[in-house]
Amino acid sequence: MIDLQEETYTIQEVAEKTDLSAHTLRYYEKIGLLEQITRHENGHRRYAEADLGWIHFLKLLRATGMPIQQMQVFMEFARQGDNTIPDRIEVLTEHRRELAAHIEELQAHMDHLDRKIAYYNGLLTGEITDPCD
Amino acid sequence: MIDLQEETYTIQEVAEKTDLSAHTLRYYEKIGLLEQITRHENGHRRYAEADLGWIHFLKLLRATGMPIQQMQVFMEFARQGDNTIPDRIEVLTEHRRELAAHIEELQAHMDHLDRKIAYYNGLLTGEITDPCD
DNA sequence: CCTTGACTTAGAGCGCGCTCTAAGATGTAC
DNA sequence: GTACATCTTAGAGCGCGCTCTAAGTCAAGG
Repeated sequence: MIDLQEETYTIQEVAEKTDLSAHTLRYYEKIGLLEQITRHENGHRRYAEADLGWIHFLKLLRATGMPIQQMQVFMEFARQGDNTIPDRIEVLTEHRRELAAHIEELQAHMDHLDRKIAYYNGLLTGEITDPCD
Repeated sequence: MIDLQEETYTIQEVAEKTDLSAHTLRYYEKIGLLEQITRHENGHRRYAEADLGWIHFLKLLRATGMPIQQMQVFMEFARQGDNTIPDRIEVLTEHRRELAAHIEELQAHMDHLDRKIAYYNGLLTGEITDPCD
């Protein structure tokens, strides 16, 4: 006989594990980023390991700047089953493209910022530096 | 006799040149990101080249994710004159540090995202791939 | 004159992503 | 049995960075 009873977690435990607030976890569920979390007899949420996996994935998407609307699209695909895998790849790939572009933009801006800092340092040391505007 | 009358621009011209809305230009002035722009006799703003320079600088700071509060601190230093240059360098240098950290974070997240995409592609082709959670 | 249009102001409103409140149910400890 | 903690819900509120509205001034053109 195997133990079919997988370990589950309360909302507070998940909050601590994921660094999201319990508020945010309920919010994500309400707006459809997580499907209905199974409930204990008393009505309290009991998160399974698989739920934690999805939550970490959602955190990744957020951390890379994906808007919640787009995440909702993705998770709707996920709920529709395996034949939406190409659609999901499409969403992620497009997002990856935008992320790469964003990073490049930031790097260019950082170069610009560096030139600004060099200019200000030049003012201090009396060197003649390009104001680079 | 030299022409002391530098060219100036209306708010709409500046909006077009900078890709900020006229609304935003007034807003930036109101919250102290731009000091009082000189006015034409009729009360209309007339932006000078120097103002454009500051606006481009503000755009750089925003584009690198500096919060407006911090920009206000910087511009307050700028108004106080040349002996605040070390303070300004400090603000910019700290911001640069955070920006560099942010870019590194994004890159790490992008690697993670790439592994996720590879995993989904593996599901399609039937290869066994690490779900990487 | 009167309309049109570009500007002015103070202040309200908005979209995003949470974040918090209020009121109530349940479970455990004393 | 009652205090306390932990959860539940629906829905209000918030901080950020704009964005827009309303009411008014002014100048040029027909």
